[in-house]
Amino acid sequence: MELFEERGFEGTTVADIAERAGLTKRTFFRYFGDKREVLFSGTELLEAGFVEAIAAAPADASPLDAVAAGLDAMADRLQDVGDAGARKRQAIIAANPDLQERELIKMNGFATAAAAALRDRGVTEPAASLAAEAGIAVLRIAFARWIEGPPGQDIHELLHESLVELKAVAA
Amino acid sequence: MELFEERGFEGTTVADIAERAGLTKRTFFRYFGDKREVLFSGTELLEAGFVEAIAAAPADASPLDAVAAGLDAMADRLQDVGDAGARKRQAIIAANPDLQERELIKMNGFATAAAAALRDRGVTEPAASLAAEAGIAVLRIAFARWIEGPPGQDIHELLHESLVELKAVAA
DNA sequence: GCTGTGATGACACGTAGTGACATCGCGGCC
DNA sequence: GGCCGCGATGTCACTACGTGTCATCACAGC
Repeated sequence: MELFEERGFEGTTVADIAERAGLTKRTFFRYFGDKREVLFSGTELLEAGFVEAIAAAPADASPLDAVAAGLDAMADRLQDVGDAGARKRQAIIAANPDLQERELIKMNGFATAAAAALRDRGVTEPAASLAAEAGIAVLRIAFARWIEGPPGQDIHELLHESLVELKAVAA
Repeated sequence: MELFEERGFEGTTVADIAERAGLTKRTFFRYFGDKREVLFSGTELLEAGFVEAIAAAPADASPLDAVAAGLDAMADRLQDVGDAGARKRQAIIAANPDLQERELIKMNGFATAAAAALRDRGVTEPAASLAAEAGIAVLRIAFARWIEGPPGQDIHELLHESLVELKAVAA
C-alpha cells in the first residue's frame, strides 16, 4: 500500500514490493498468484461470512432477503476495516483498469457463491442466480456511495436504502 | 479463433497470431490493446446499439423496461451472429480466467453506459444505476442459458423470461 | 519526379510470471 | 550429538507480454 500510494500500481514493480518486504520476487509469487492479488487477499473471508449468513437467514425469508442478510454480514466486516482504508484502496483500484477487472471478478465470485447458497436453501434456477446478481448490484451501488459519501457513514443503512430502491425499480 | 481452438488461449502466443495473419507482433498491438482484446473487438458496436435503443424507448417506459428495450436490440445483433460462433467463443473464455475478467469489465461497461442513458431520460440516481445493473444481470442469465441450452433458441424469449423472473424475485 | 503521410517492420528493452534446483532453519528421533 | 526430513526461501534461467524508437515502404497529391 505504501508503494502503491507513492508510485502508483503500475509504477511499482513486484521486485520493489518484495524488496520492501525483505523478500525476493519469487517468494512474492508463492504467496500471491499475481501482482494484482496482493490488493485482494482477504476476499475469501468476506465471501465465507457472506455465504454463511445467507445459509443462516430465516427459513421463511425470500431469496433476495436472504442475500440481503448476507450483505449485512459483509457490511459488518467492512465497517470494522473502516472507510478510510477502503477509500485508499479504492482510489488505487480506480486508477488502474487491470485492478478493476480483478475487482469485478471478485464481485462475480460473490454472486456465484450467493447463488449456490440460495440453491442450498431450495431456491431454484434461474431465481437463485437472479436474486444473487441483484443482491450484488445492491452491494455495488451501496459500496460506491459509501466510498464517495461523507466519512463515518454506516454502510448498513446504504445497503438497506439500495435494496428498497431496487425493489421499487423492479416493481 | 483457429489458433485458440487448436492450442487454447494461453498456448497461443501473440507472435503466433501475428504470423498466421501475415503480420508482426508489433502490428498486432497497434490494432489491439492487448492479447485479450482480440476476442472482444466489436463490443463497442453492441454497446452503441444498446444505448441507442434505451434512448429510443417510449417515454412512459419504466427505467427497467427501457433497459429491456436496449437488451432486445443487443439480442438482435447476437442472434445475427448466431449461437454456434457464440458457443465457441464462450468456450474459450470459460477456459481462461483472464478472459473472464475482460468479459466482466465489458459487461460493467454496458451497465455504466445504460445508467448514463437512463439519466439522459431523466431517471435519477441511484435508480438509474440499479436498473442498469439489474438489466445486465438479466442479460447475463439469459445469455448463459442461450449458450448452455439447445441450439437455435431465440435469445429474445430467454431475455423476456429472465426479466419476468427478476421482477418476481424483487417483488 | 518530389514530398508528406499512414501503415508496417526491426530491434531493444523492462517486467510479469514460472520451472528447476540449491540452501537454510528447525523440529523430531535414534 | 549427529542425522534426517521438510517447509520456506533464494538463485538462476527463461518465456511472453507490451512499449518506445527509428527505419522502411507504399501511395496519394502536386
